[in-house]
Amino acid sequence: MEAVYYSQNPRFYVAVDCIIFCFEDGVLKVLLQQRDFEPFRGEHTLMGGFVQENEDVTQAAQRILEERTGILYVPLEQVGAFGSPNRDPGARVVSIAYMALVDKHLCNDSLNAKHNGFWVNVYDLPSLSFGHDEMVHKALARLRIQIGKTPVGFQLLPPMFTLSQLQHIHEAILNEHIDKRNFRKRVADMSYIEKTDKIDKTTSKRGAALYRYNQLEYEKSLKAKL
Amino acid sequence: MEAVYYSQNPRFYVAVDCIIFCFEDGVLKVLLQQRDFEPFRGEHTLMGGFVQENEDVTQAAQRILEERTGILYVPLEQVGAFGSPNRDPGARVVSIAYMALVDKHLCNDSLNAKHNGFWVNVYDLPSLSFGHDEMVHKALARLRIQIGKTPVGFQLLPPMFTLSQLQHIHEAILNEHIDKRNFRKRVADMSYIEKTDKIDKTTSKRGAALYRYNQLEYEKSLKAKL
DNA sequence: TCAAAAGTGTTAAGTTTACACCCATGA
DNA sequence: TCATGGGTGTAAACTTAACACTTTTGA
Repeated sequence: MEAVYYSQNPRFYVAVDCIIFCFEDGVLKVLLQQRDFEPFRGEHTLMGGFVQENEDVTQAAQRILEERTGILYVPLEQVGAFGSPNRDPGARVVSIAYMALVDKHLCNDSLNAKHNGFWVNVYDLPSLSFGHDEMVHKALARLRIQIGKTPVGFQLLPPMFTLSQLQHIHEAILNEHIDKRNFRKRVADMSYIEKTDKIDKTTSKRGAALYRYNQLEYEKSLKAKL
Repeated sequence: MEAVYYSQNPRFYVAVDCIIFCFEDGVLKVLLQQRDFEPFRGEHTLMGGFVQENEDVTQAAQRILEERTGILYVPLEQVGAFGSPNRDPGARVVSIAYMALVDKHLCNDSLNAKHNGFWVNVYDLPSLSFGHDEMVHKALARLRIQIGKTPVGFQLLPPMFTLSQLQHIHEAILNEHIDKRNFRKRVADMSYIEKTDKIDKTTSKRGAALYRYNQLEYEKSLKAKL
C-alpha cells in the first residue's frame, strides 16, 4: 500500500561491502575475495552482499562479516555510501561500505575459504573491481584518524596483549615508525589500557607484561574530559 | 538483462537528504521544510528527494540543493547512509545524507518557499521526522571537526568578508567563545586567507579589512605540509 | 565626546618530539 | 655469554591558551 509519491521513483539494489582488517605477522591485512561468479569473475573485490527486506543496512554488514569470518559482536563503522550509476555493470547498485577490526585468531578461515577469501597486506593491494579500492583507502584514512583519538587497536588483538604488539599495530596503521618511549608514555596516560599481572613469554626471553582494554574505564575517561 | 544473481534480491528506494547550513544574523541555520504531503504531513524534515535512474547519488544531492536554493557549484559532503527498515513508514527507503554550506545571500528564497522551506537556528531545532535530527547532529559534529582542520567557514560568507564575520562563524559552529587575538593569529598563519585592500564599513564606524579565500594558495599549503 | 567594533603581543602552560641505556632470560 | 626484545626519563621545541589596551570614526 505504497503511495504514488514513492512509486514514481526507481528502486535500486542496495549492497554492503566490508573492509575487514586484521593484524597478522606484523602486517595490517584486509580480507578480499576472488570472485567465481559474474560480474567480474576472477577479479578481486571486498566481501559484500545485498541488503535484504526488513534487514537494517548495518545488520547486513554484520551478517556478511559473520558469514565470512564467523565473527559476531564486533563494532562496525560506516565508511560511506557509493552510488555512481555505473559502479556495477550488472545492475544499478548503491553500496554502503563498513569497516571492522577483527582478531585474526577468532576468524574461521574455512568460512572465508568458501567464498574464495584471502587476506592481503593493505599496502600491497591488488586492483579491486566495483571501485572497492576507493573504499579501502577511505577506510584506512578513517582508521588513521581513529587510532589517534580513540582506542581501536586492541580490537585487532586477543583480549590480552603486550605493548609491543599494540605499538606494532599503530605503526602498521600509520605506516610509520613510532618511538617506543613516547608510545608507552601515551599508553600510560590511558586509564583504560590496564596492566595485568600476566606475562607473555612467547615473543621474548625476558617476557612482556600483558595488558587489557577496559571499556568501562574508557567511558569514564570520556566523561572526565568534559 | 540482469542476472539471477541480482534479481533474487530486493530493491529499495534511495533518497538523499540535505543538511544545508547558512549563517545569518550571527546564527548558524539549517534549511528545513514543513511537509504538505504524506507521510508525516505537517511535520518537519530536511530537504530531500529520491535518486533517479542514471543519476549519481551525489548528483541527486546537488539537484535537491539547486531546486531548493538555486545554488549550484557548492561542495557537498556525504554525512552518511541511514538504512534502518522502518525509517520511512511509507516504504523501505535507504537515505544518504549530504551537507553543504551556502552563502545565504545567494539563496533564492522563492524557491525554498515553494517547498515550505524555512531556516532555523541549528541550536533550536524542532524535532524532525525520518530520523533527520540524527543527520543534522552528525553533520554538525562533522562540521566541527572540519572547521578545525580545513577552511570551510568562508563558504558561508560572500567572497569578501571580515575577520570578525569569520570568527563569528567559528563561534557559531563550535558553540563557544573564541579569543579574538588567538583567532586572528591563527588566520594570519593561513596563507590562503588573504587580506584585500577593500574596507567594509557596514558593520563598524571604523571599518574592517576585507579578506578573501584563495583556493590555489590552499592547495599549495597542503602540499607544503608533506 | 563617546559608543562600538577593529586591531594588536607577550607570557605561561601544556604537549610533542627526540634521544640512549640497562634489564632479564633462554638458547 | 650473548643476542633478543622489554622496559625506563629528561630536556628542547613547539603549540595552545590566557589576557587588556589603543585606534578609528559616525552619530
